[in-house]
Amino acid sequence: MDKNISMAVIRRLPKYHRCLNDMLERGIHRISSKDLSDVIGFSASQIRQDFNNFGAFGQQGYGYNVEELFFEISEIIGLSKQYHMVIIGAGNLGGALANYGFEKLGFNVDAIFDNDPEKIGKKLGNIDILDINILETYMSKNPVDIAVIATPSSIAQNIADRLSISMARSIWNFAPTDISVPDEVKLESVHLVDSLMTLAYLLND
Amino acid sequence: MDKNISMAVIRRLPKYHRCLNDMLERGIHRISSKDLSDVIGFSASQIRQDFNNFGAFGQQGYGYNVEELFFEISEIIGLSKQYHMVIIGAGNLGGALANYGFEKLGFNVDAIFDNDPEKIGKKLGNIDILDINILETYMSKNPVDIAVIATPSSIAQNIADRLSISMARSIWNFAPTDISVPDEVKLESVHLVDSLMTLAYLLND
DNA sequence: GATTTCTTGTCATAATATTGACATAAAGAC
DNA sequence: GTCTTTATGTCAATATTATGACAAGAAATC
Repeated sequence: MDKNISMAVIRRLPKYHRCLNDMLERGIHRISSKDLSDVIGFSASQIRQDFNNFGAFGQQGYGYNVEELFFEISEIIGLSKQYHMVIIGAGNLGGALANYGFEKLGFNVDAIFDNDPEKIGKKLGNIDILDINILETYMSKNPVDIAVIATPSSIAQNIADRLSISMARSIWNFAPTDISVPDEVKLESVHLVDSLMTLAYLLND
Repeated sequence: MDKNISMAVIRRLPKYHRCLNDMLERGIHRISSKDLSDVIGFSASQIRQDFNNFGAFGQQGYGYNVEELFFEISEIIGLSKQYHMVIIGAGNLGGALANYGFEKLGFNVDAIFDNDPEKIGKKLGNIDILDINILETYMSKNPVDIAVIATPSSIAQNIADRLSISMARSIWNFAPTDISVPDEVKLESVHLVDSLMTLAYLLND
């Protein structure tokens, strides 16, 4: 791949996926960029341009076939593959993420790591909680596509460093701090506090 | 307020807040846009332009006073106020959000609502779980600045409608679906699946 | 206190992203 | 089968966002 698509486009892909999935469930087989625009809120022109970054999936006079388009978008995002995830931190958030149901989309949580002796050896849902001390050992034996950081801020960078050295392919960071990783490790952060602050701003303007 | 600041700027404010907070904790009292740029990753020019949307907080030849700038950014975001929150959905995610610690920033979780008789009447942390049936009654007696939707997708829109009718000022949506609300209700969604899909895309390009 | 260095606030320029326009081709109507 | 309608893919135009440049003011140096 690596067609140098802008992040603005990439971040719209999941919304297309979600919207097309809804249409499939409602039995809609055909959609024009205009009708999709009304539902999704992007302009018809933008929708056509977004899709055309990846190929010509539509047909003049007809529009797009929903099944086909959904398949293509899924492929583009990479949802035809299976991913191995581990979660670092068996607290409230780690637990919530472990049981979220991401495996339905091909993201499988293989293990959770924590440093609390009370938790190690137990399970969260049906996933084992392992000792954080064996993180490196685990990773030398098991491939990890996505490592989720759900720890306190104070140790997030240290964990990120250990994950990077152990060849995690990517990090999904939920700690409310900015971490840095080598170029070859992909990083995506979810800053809940940032989102909440944005809402606070909007409440006051 | 309502100075028509672009969302691009608004979404950077929390990161400034986070970064300045770190500096305060490390005893840094003075910062130039250049040095802040090195830490935060935005260009110095952008930083100066961002701040100047709200006033002239710096001084030529000196830079910015960290305490003062942190105070101003906090004010702009609206963090000098207290906010009343309720959470709808006492599942894993609702529980994690209830115990996240947002009250340190002035966001107080007053109640959690659920429809599960097993949960109603119990507590999550020290917050009461109330019957979703009394949502409207509760809201007629208690102001709600931010209502958090942490329910399954299937009922998210219905809950959003009830919250809107009951005059919730804003909705923080965690359900993996797009909900619509009246103009006067502010909406901020956190789509975890979108974030995860973005990471999947990055892993494959 | 004069001189040099630093750094802001702001404006001009450049880069990105979005929207509008339209030629072209397929679908649908008759 | 012809004509009208629909709707794509693409390019040009517009709008938005980010960067670069610099005059002017304050701090630091000597």
